[in-house]
Amino acid sequence: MKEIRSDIYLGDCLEILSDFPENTFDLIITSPPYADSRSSTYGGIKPDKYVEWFLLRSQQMLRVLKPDGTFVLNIKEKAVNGERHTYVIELILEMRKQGWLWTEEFIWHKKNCFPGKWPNRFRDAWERCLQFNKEKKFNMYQEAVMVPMGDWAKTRLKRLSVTDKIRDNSKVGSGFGKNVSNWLNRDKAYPTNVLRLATECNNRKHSAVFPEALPEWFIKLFTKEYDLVLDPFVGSGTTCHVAQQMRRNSVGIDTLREFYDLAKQNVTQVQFEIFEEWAK
Amino acid sequence: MKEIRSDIYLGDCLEILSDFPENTFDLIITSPPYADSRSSTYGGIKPDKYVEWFLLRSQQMLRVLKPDGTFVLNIKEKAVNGERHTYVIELILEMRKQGWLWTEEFIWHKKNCFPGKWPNRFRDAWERCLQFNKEKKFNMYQEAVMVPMGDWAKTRLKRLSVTDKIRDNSKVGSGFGKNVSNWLNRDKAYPTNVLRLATECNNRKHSAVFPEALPEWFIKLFTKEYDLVLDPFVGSGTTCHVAQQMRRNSVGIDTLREFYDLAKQNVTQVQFEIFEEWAK
DNA sequence: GTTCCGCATGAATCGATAG
DNA sequence: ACTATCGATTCATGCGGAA
Repeated sequence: MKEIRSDIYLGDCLEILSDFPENTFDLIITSPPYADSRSSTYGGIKPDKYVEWFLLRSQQMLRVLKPDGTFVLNIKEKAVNGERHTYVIELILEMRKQGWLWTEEFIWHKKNCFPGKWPNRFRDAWERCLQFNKEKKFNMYQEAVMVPMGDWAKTRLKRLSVTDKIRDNSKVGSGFGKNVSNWLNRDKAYPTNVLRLATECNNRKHSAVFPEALPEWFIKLFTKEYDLVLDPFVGSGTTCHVAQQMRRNSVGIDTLREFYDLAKQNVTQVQFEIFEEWAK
Repeated sequence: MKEIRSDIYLGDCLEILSDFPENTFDLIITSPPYADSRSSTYGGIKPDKYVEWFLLRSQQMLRVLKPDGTFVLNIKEKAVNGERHTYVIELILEMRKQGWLWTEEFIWHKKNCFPGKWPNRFRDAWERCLQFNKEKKFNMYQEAVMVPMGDWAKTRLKRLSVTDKIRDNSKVGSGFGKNVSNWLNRDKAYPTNVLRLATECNNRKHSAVFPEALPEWFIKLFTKEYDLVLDPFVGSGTTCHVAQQMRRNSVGIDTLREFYDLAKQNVTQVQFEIFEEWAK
């Protein structure tokens, strides 16, 4: 039986990551401190300084990510002075200059967004999950995150429509049998780039929102078992906790001692012991 | 009794708008031809030329928009060479330099997005609805888009299929969709900045780029009756059609004669019917 | 008059092939 | 090398006709 390692570091990821060799991680997923938010804990990075601050760290992430790995950045700009601040979209442009490929932007549609009312805007119910890659070819395990299919298959598959026959006849070779047969026993469809976290809705018994659902979905999608996941702003350790449950090795970094302690608490004792061995 | 006017112009909005005085419109809402899409009809603008092309026109829009008016831009970047193209986020930055305030970004979550499967990405199920303003203070009628509770909700709920009830996990948030079950115990709810709508792809006569519910929602939110709405890329006339039904005056512009004819047809007819009904 | 079901069709994207 | 065209893939929706 293989070991699952979960390693929590205390410190700035800028420095911690410099000790890691290049091409180490299969997935980097993180929700960094947003500009000027959590200022009481992180000391607050001013929105205007955010891009500069982040680029130093994304440089290291680019180095330690495997060529076929993926970086998922969960982030949302805050409203400053009545406007949405531009540091996030500036960051995308700068990261591309740094060498990242901006492959996709997923939307996390938040189930329970913060309540409130403002004269000039509504509640903010979504966040960006920006997907960056080093190369055009990267590991993606789409089948791992398939969702239940809609009604159409049940009716459509009873009898092929004319359209289906025509479209299928246009294919080269063996007629329409091949593709339709793919549908015959399929009850699942591929998801979209909007995360409703609908996969959890299959279990209607649990209506509670799991904050772990976000890293869980991306870990499923971009890694396989025993791969190595990094969260450079791990906070209370959610990413490592989820990674461990999914049998992925993980590294979590945070600058705050209280988060460091909390994260180590949240990982199992076994993990901790493994970490001790590894530290030697 | 007031008159509702809907004027359709044939031509490039860059030139047509130059004949309008400044501070004319209460709301500009449009879905311009996306880069390289609909090239067969619009000729297509190359992604790399898109920002430059659009800025000339947004300059005019800035001029003709009232100081307390709003500009809603429905747009989405396409995938080019395995990456999301950056012309949209570049456009945001450039429009701010032009004098626009980037107030908010709404998400249109498309329930029925285009099917397909690719090795490196999922189906694209969302588009941006970027809100720009000239001034920090602008007209916003939040109560107009609150979701009322009434018989309509009950009948709507009754018509839901079992599958819909199970699968549709949409929030109260959007104010759209079928999640009326959440409304049962409340009178009204404020929406969020995520709109969950289906595209209307099956209308043979005119394939509108966005469903009527989209401009309808923003027209409700940012204008009152008898205000003046502009759509500089009006296409088949959806915006003017909706505006008219909601008793807003409107101006629609498009470069294509077939759209011009189609829009005049749609708008005129509705205008007449509305008038007759209203006259009673 | 409901409900059900067949049906066409989308702001799509990628990879291969052709010019 | 670089662009243009084409085939393959895939799923939710509402209309219209049928039950």
